[in-house]
Amino acid sequence: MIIREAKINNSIKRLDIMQNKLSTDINPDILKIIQAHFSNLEELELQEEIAIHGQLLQLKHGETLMDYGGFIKLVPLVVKGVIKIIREDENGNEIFLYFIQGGESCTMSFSCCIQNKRSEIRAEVEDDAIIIGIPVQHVDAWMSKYQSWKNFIMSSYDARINELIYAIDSIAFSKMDERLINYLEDKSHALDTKTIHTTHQNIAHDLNASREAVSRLLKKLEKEGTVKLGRNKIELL
DNA sequence: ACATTAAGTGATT
DNA sequence: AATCACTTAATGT
Repeated sequence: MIIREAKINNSIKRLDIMQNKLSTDINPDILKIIQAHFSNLEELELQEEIAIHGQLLQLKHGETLMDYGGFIKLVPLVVKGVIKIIREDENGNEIFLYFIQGGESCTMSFSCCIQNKRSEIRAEVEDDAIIIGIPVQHVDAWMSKYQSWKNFIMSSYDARINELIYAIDSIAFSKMDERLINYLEDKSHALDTKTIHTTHQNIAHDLNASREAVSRLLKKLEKEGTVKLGRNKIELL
């Protein structure tokens, strides 16, 4: 598989500054990927359009895909890997919102690009990822042209809104324990492993909580037998 | 062996 | 649940 490497400035790749590809050829790699990972996108014509206009991008852990205030020129379809979506306040307090993984797309980017608004969130690569970037003008145009594209976007909204509602009430009712469990399960599922390699400090940062609180809750979970703890390591049982 | 970083604990607010 | 102060444990040099 041929993967086009985009230029990297200080290891940051931003969708709002990437250039569109000037080509009318169908990229056979993209076509295969779409058929294998995005089977919901049924119309062959749509698949071919994605293969013509999409750009295959490889992203490494820690890169920033999208940042606050940025305009978006490409909407990412995540083929492989995991993208972490984060919200941040004026003081730099970050709060983890959700992960995007293979077969999914970034819902926030739809609303941003369709209404040409600036990003309200930050997207970071959590696990090395491969994405197909769709230039925004097509995202909009395909909505009325292809039923399955519209459905894809709508169900993406639906899934995300449900997640956000859950996130809101666990934050509003300060259910730290639930948030932690949810975070661990989410991460385990996204990275497809039972063993999570991270520190209590990092988790605390994502959940906007104190390290001690996370440590204590994890300790409690260990006593209950739901996890096994190690240095830089949490095993889900 | 020593320094650094991660994690555990109790007390206080 | 946050913060502080401190201890203990693991890991790197």
